[in-house]
Amino acid sequence: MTALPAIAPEIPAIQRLAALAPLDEAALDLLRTAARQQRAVVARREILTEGQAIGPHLLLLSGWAARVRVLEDGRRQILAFILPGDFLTPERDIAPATVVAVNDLTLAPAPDVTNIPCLEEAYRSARLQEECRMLAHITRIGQMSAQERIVDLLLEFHDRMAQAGLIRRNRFPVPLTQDVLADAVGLTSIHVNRTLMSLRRRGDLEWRAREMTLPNLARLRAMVGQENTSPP
Amino acid sequence: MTALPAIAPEIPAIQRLAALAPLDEAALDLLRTAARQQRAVVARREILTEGQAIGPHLLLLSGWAARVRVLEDGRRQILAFILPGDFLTPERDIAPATVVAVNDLTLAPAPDVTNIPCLEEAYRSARLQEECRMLAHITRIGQMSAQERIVDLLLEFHDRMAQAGLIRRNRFPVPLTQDVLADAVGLTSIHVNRTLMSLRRRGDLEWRAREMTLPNLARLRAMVGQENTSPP
DNA sequence: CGAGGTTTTGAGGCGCGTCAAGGCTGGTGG
DNA sequence: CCACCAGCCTTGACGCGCCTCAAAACCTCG
Repeated sequence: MTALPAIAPEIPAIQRLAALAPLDEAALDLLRTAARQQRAVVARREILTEGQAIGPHLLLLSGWAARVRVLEDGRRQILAFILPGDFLTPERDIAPATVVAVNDLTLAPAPDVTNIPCLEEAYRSARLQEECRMLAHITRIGQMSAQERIVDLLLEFHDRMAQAGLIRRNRFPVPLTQDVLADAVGLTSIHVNRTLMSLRRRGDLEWRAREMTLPNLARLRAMVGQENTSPP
Repeated sequence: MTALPAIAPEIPAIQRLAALAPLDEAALDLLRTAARQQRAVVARREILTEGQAIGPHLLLLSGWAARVRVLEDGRRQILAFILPGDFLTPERDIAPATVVAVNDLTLAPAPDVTNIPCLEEAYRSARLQEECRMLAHITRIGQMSAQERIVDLLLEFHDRMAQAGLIRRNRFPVPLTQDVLADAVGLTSIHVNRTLMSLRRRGDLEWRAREMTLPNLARLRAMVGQENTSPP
């Protein structure tokens, strides 16, 4: 539990970056200024296209996006979810995957880090976390059962939303359809639905109107081998 | 087809890096000097351990290694294979996954890139390729059937070995057991075996004594939607 | 209040996992 | 040089988890 600033509650994306590295006022000002230049994108809009050149770096302020690859026959794999405080753009010239808006979202230009060491550290830390999540995702899809995959991913959502300060009275936004969730964990949406219903019936999950509650975090963590893990 | 140097055939790891960015003599000399300081590691030895600090950066000269995560109950996921010319160590302080030697291998210290732009470019390119392969791996495990997963991964091996100049008369080393292959693609070794036997019986695969031949590359590529793709 | 997308549920089938048992191969020691 | 052994490969029988197809109920927003 970190105390929130008393007067101006921080923008979630900024709060998340501040959780990665202590940010001084100069860095915070840069971020707040960038946030004022925000741009809106509607749900399902393609933001980056695989194989195309990447422009200036973008930071996700609100809403969710997803990194996606689509096979020729229409099968679709979601490689990663992008949440507030994450970068939309990878560190390269050509996009290795498409990025689409999951719901309506807002973007800001990522402030340049030159001469702002603490901001550079936050960026670096964000990139490292992202890579770590990809490893977790491979393990999830490769080794876990349907129920484990889903619980493990929902726990990741919970911990990431906590980092951005987006959990209120144990509830947090999860603006996904079951279809999208299915393409992330490599299952059909039908089987995802059955698994979710089973979790609901045993009281481990509430999820309505794009808001989620996990009433028994400890039990869910135990189900996926995160015995006494607290959010990193 | 690039012509090989007439006199001194290049070390595979160096040839692979040279394929990523044109290397000048200074860079090649640094690499050859590093290669002379090589260190041997026996099969199955753990080279890096998840959660532990990382020392100087290491380059794989010969043999194969694997990035691995192990769950509490013993399930094991291979996150990536490391082949000659790849880095063993990620760009971070703490190892996000364990690295083990798949077979006997040799390592060299990775030369420092400061003031060697072409070497820096090769390193950067290697890192980007590695990330791209992780995305491919997620898609493979998440969306493909057993046969597609295996064929897709074998094609990756083929193309990577080609880059290092390690294909002789259509044969190249694949020093894996079916067990290891199974943990990479998220199947049981029994089902991997059945799938391999089926590929063999229809003449699409030869694999004996840790050496592999793919007699009909075009057909295999078509099976996984790489219609007219040549190795990048 | 209608329409399209999403969720939910059922019935049936298949792909891959599990359990079990031999066969093969390469390395080791006598 | 051969016998042995451990690890690896191969195959069969059977079961389960997840997929497919189908249809109805439920939202949500125009």
